[in-house]
Amino acid sequence: MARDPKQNPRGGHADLHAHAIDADAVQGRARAYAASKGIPFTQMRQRVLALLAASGKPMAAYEIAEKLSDARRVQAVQVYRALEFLQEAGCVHRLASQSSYFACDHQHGSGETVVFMVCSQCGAVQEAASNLVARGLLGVAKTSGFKPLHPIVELEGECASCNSQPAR
Amino acid sequence: MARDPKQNPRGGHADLHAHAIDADAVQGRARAYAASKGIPFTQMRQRVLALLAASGKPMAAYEIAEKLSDARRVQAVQVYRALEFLQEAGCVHRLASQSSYFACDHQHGSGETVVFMVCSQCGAVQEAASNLVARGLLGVAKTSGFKPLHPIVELEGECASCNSQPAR
DNA sequence: CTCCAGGGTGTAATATTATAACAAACGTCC
DNA sequence: GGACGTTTGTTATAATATTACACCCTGGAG
Repeated sequence: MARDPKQNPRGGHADLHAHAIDADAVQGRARAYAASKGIPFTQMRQRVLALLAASGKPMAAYEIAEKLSDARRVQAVQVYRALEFLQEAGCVHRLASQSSYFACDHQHGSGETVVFMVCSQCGAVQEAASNLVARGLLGVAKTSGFKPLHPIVELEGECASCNSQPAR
Repeated sequence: MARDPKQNPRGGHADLHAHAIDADAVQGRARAYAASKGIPFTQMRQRVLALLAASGKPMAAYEIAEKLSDARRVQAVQVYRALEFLQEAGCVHRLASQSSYFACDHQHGSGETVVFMVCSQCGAVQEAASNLVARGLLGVAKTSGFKPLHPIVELEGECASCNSQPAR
């Protein structure tokens, strides 16, 4: 498990705890989605997904564009286009609290609500599905006569690793 | 209950269902917060809060700046400063999913999590506190060894009014 | 095979959201 | 009144996101 000391652009300390996603699995899901829609899983889409999966942390769109730039400069708009596809495919989510994007481990079921736990120290994101949260949301919606479509549940806080080895 | 046909800038249809907030109550809370901190509840802060309370809907910062501009142009940065104060005071919240701001009805307790229900048709926001959601969040956090600090729970969907009189 | 239609790509421009920096005005405590 | 801390007004700039358009593939119809 490589410990890479590069700086975290979002203000936390370092790139500790970043756990890379299973790139093959997530790419497989993207490919399956593309096939099911009859649209191509193009190189740009692959590159963005691969980068996010390898990073294991949320990245800003412009940051992705920069990392993907080599001889040819990748423009942000190209990244946004790829992200749009990847979000539809369910392989990438947008963190509303930070306007950043990250690759997602698992298929989400429909009876549960996914909670994104964002560590304000190291920037890592963990996902967890909660039945209780889902029921709570349905409850308040029902009470208000509100028809729920898309929940956004993000929890800012401190992850286990940062909590146990504080201040570094 | 006035039905004002002006256009909703966020893509929904019209300004139906907007329920203005009790401006006096919320202003009282802001004033109390200011007093408790020994800082002034200045005119700019009042104006931003009054506008948001009257609107009863989320507004973008630049939209606020525009509405408050008369002879003198109000710059966005001034609005952001006021919003910062108002958020600290708990009178205004930021909708992460839309990067917009709205005045909030009630004091929030600490054992509950507040859910913002955002209607994708008319743009109105309702708040509701949920004990179940709070417990669900604590649950997933505990399981992951995550120390929760600040939850963001937004539910996009269709409000009761839009649901009952669809398509207009 | 050729042509056409639908997407995807590359590029430039622009819109939208948010913050930084700084001098001048204000208020309050002494 | 003077000193300090905050707020204000203003300009500039950073960061995030979308629009527009010409070009290029690729795959199917004819």
